[in-house]
Amino acid sequence: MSELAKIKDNFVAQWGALGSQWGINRTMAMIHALLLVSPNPLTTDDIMAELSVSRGNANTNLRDLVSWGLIRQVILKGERKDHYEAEKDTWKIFCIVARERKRRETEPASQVLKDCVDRSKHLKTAEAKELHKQLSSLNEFVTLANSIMEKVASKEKSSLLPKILKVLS
Amino acid sequence: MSELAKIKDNFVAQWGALGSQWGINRTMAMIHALLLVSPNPLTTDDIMAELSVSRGNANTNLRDLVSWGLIRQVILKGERKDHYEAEKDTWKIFCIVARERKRRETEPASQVLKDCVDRSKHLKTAEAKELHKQLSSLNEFVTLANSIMEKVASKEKSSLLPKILKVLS
DNA sequence: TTTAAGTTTCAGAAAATACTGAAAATATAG
DNA sequence: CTATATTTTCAGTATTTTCTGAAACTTAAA
Repeated sequence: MSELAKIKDNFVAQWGALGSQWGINRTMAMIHALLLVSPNPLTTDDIMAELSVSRGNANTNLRDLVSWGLIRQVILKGERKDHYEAEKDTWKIFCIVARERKRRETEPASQVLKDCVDRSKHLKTAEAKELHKQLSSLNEFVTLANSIMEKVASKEKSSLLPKILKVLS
Repeated sequence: MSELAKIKDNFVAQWGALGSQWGINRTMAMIHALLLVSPNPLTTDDIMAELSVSRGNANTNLRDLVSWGLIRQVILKGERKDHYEAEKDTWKIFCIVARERKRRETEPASQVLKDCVDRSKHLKTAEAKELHKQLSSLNEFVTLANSIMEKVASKEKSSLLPKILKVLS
């Protein structure tokens, strides 16, 4: 096995392990890594062979990755099988992940907080007011963070991060 | 059960469910939520009773929350049992979570990328150069994002977010 | 059509993760 | 020191998540 192939394999394996920490499953992370470092689009069978996973597993995770927007199907002329390639633009990858996290993590959290804030709004006891204040503060923050992420992730390109770094100094 | 108690219970249950999405376990999320809305510190037994979980489970998750810095032990005079209270300052909570995520998610990712970048540095083939470029770009981005988070989370208070929002508009 | 290639689904198996309960360890009071 | 209260640990169990493999389904060539 060439040095290059070794490095790729290592990357794919390690990225898969990281996926777990992140809360996305190992296979999905590995497929994403594999396509990220593949110079050409791969078929389901390529992926099954490369990662030693079943067809069902490969298929499910490919569809999930497509639905995230992290990879896309490509049609190669004269080929029956579907091929897949990864989005390779770092900034776009970031935007996709940021949006997905917002959708799956912070928006539901904000919704829960908002519900509780509304339900405690009319209560008069000191303890209830305390609760209301606490949850309002959390929600206000989450909402603000959400809107920042949304704006950041809607930019076409990140000329932005260096500017933010400047505001911070 | 009072309306207030219902709201709290609902918050605790929903926050626990959200925890799963987030990759932190249900019990840990529920204990954190419970302490966040509790006006006074609680003992392990209080928590076991309130959430119907075992002593082992409560103990383990309390220790984890303490190690994150999201809750702390407090000593009440004349009491033998340990009591726990949550950090209630929203900005501090955010800083803790941001640091922990950086430590557990982005730093390991950056390390993996850096390794692969280094190992592919000396290779000469076109494909190897492509790999090197791709992974370098990812790592550069992750590193920048990391340093932004570090700076944001090291501020004493968030007078910051509104400023960032301004840069974005 | 019919036939074969390719894709999707899903029930059951395997693996990973979280939880319980009780024993061991530690701390405090008397 | 002894007795008792409290905390911690951990082996075994339960639950959740992920994966496999084969059958059902879809598509397109012949």
